[in-house]
Amino acid sequence: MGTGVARKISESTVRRLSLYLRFLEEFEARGIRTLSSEELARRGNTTAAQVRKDFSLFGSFGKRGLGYSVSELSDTLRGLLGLDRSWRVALVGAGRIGSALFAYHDFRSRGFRIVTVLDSDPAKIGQSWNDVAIRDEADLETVLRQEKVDIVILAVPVDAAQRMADRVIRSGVRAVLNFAPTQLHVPAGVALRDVNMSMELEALSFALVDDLEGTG
Amino acid sequence: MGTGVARKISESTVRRLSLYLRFLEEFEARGIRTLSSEELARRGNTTAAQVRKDFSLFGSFGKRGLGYSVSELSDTLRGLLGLDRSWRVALVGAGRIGSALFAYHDFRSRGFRIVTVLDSDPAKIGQSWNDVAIRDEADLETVLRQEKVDIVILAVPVDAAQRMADRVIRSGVRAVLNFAPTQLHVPAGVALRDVNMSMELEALSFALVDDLEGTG
DNA sequence: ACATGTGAACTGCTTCACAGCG
DNA sequence: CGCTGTGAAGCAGTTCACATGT
Repeated sequence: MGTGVARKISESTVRRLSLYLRFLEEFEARGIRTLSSEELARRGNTTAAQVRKDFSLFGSFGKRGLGYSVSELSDTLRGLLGLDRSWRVALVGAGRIGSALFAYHDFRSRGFRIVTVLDSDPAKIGQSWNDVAIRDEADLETVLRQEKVDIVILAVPVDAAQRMADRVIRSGVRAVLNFAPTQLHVPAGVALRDVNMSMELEALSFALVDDLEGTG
Repeated sequence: MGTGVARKISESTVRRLSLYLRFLEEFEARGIRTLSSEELARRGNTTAAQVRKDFSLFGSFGKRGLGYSVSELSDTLRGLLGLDRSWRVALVGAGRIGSALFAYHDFRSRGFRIVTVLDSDPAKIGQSWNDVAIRDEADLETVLRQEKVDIVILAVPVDAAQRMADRVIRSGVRAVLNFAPTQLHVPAGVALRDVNMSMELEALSFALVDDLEGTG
């Protein structure tokens, strides 16, 4: 199923590519036209070698003795990350988190368009957010196909999350961003990312106690 | 500064500990009293060896031939993660994301108490959410000290994020959860975690285009 | 002269395989 | 006998160091 040339790119590399692109946009806004791996590394708390190695997985984008053209490299990264097109996103779950995500401007500005919202609450179904009508979660499969959805954002309660994920995937969607604090099971070939805010807090908690241990 | 016995525990291990704890709570709710590393591994899409290795970094919590006591292991993990106490959290930024986080029940139920909210918008300052008054961001340093804040959640716009982080850290807070889509610089000894929702979407975008490449 | 691109060395995480213990 | 706990092996990601190209 479409494995392409499939160099295996690590999660950390992809995360860094996203970061590099953000940094480049910052530098571009400041009028800087050329950049070395060293400067990018400093901005991202990493090493120049790491930066060059990350790029080298995809090609040669710099000029020896000179560095990288900010605008060219931005374009290249946008291409690699698939940000040179617009993605059709469905938001499943119109609760507090869902509504914050719907309004989140950073999504739209990076090409992620929330084209439909679904919820199971009869009080919400039929309402509109901006011009997007809230549809009945019961019609999930139909709506996802009608709207040609590429990516689903799951912002439903924990106990509904796996069930919803299963339906989403059965509808043919191959990318899911999950906000429910649980580990979902998805078949191979489906891209899944979790945003688990409680787990991030727990990691901070761990760091704090670990640190405290030696003090006293 | 308080490095304790300081076995270096990897980020991935800490993430998995959080997950294990959640799974244990699920199993406990289903009345299951004993569990093998194999069963935990299956729930978490990992291997039994990984599970045992993770625990072995902290001690021996199982019984050979038998497995782990669900309740004992839960308690142990809560202790390791620092979830056997309550943490005082400040929310900086009372926008849409901030308000969703304030209402997020999973935080409270895991011992993270948002004891104060700060914002710079005069229209918001003075309002109350539940019983928590929204304070003026200008008084950040005072408020964080008065309220004995352990952890700060930063939910401010990108361009304010680094400046706020600096002030937070100067106030003595040693743990920051950042929601602004940027890479913050913090001194050693300060624990920082990022929740970068756009970057997660970009990772999905990358996966989709990478997948598409071979098809056609 | 200077900064990239990259094989080689290294570090650290994961998996294996089995000895040890209940 | 079964499942844990753990050294040893294997693998992946990072860093080093330098040849390469401008």
